[in-house]
Amino acid sequence: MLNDSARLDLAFHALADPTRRGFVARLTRSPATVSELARPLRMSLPAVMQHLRLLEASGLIRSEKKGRVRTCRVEPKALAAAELWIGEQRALWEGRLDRFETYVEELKDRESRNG
Amino acid sequence: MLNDSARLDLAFHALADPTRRGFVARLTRSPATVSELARPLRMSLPAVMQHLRLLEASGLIRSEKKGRVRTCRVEPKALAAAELWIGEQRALWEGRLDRFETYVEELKDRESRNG
DNA sequence: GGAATCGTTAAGCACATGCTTAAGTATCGC
DNA sequence: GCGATACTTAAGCATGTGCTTAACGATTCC
Repeated sequence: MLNDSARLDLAFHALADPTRRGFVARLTRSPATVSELARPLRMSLPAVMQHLRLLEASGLIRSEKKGRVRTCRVEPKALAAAELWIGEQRALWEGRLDRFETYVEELKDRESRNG
Repeated sequence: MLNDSARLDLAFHALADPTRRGFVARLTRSPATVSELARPLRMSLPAVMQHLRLLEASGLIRSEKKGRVRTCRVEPKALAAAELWIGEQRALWEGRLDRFETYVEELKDRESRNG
């Protein structure tokens, strides 16, 4: 089992590449197939596959295959975890723990409405 | 000159390592010297230096040398940029651009008070 | 059934990462 | 000045990343 730190490693690493951030950005708008994601890029399909595998391993996206088509969609929880870590640092930097707590509640609230 | 995407690459990559996140977390509390950062770790000083160099290149921290001591501190702007990107994705996922705009204003506001 | 479509696996290659040890340099305290 | 302190540089090494091409597998369409 993966601990929180290892999950953050994977999430941040996944986000550290413009192609992968592009996929996440594309998938936030709506789900898409592997070919749809690959089409605008000048990159071989296997390369796209590797990025998607990494994104899926990080928990940022999930995918499902029906027939010969694989459809991908975002999984907002991993994104929220990364945002939460950064938010925590800023809260501490700002020296306002109270504000951090309301921030966490806000995030949880959004998640429960959308996740 | 570095564009936004390249900056995000550097910032997320810097955050994708637990040692470096540890440094950022430590430095959010207060500035620290290289040795202070290295002390709790079982890692050679050159290894620590490399992490710090990367953190500084990413803009997440800055450092200054006085005499033989180098003191490091966080630079919250790069952190805010990373958080902003994630926040944007969530806003789009939630389908509420209006909410995103208030979120941006909120971030800018915090920055101007703290940066 | 055979061709086109969509995805997947495997192999390989150039380069980056994350450490190490060994050997510097620059300051500080006496 | 001289030893201790606080980095810093350089070299090297195992492993990981991000691509490629070539070949394979599984559906779908006619």
